[in-house]
Amino acid sequence: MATKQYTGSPEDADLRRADSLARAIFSDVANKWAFLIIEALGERTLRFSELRNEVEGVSHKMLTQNLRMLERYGLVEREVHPTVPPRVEYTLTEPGQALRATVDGMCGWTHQYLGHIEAARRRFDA
Amino acid sequence: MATKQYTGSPEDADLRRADSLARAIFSDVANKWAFLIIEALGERTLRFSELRNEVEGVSHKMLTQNLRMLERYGLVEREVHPTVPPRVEYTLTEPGQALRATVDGMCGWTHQYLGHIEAARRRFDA
DNA sequence: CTGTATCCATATCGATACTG
DNA sequence: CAGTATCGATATGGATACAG
Repeated sequence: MATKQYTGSPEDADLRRADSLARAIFSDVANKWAFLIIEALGERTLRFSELRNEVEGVSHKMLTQNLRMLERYGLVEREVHPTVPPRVEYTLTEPGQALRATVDGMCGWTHQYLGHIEAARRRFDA
Repeated sequence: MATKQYTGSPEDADLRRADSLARAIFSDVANKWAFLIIEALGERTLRFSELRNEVEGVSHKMLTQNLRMLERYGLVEREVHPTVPPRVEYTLTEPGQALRATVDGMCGWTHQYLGHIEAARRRFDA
């Protein structure tokens, strides 16, 4: 994410574009709902309603909003079964699976350092 | 982050507490500013003003807010040099460094899949 | 069931002013 | 220089209603 000084040179234009896109992706994807959705989809394909149950506390709106965003970036694939009632399934794509690996890392980190963190928090709050 | 059904049994109380703390940490830390700050501090210790320059686009307020949060969880250490003008340095702790590894992973992921993502986004927007 | 749109309360954020 | 406090503008998110 090194986003520092550019010269005015024309060949920097591409770098600047790539950087700004990278930053946009980073800003959109680095939020808790997206992460929790990716984590849930890591196990298996899920329907909309299943996701609502799996991702504890997510609202209808946040779920659709984040699913659209993830779909837009090609991180999840949306498959509509034209039945009635409709059935829509969400699956992680390969880039999505790759991202999931890093989210998994963060989940592991959270549990590994839970003790440290809880202690630090108590110390700080005192 | 598996946060599913609990029985009413008393021994589940600890699990529930741990889970809710883990979720709180996750919710607080999984935001772009925290990530970008951690990323910047990964290289070396930085002062407040240096961080403002390194973390492009962060406001005074967001920077202090996130630094406090990271300090509270024991992810960064704040060292005040009682000089005048004051000099405050921020350093990643060991848990912070560990988290940085996963954030690095996400940065790497972003750049690796930039092409895929940009293509997907264009397809979606059309 | 899935998805969009709307309303409305609250949270977020940037700008600014001010203190040690 | 570092940090807090305040104030508006804006975004976020939940609840609800409705459509395919």
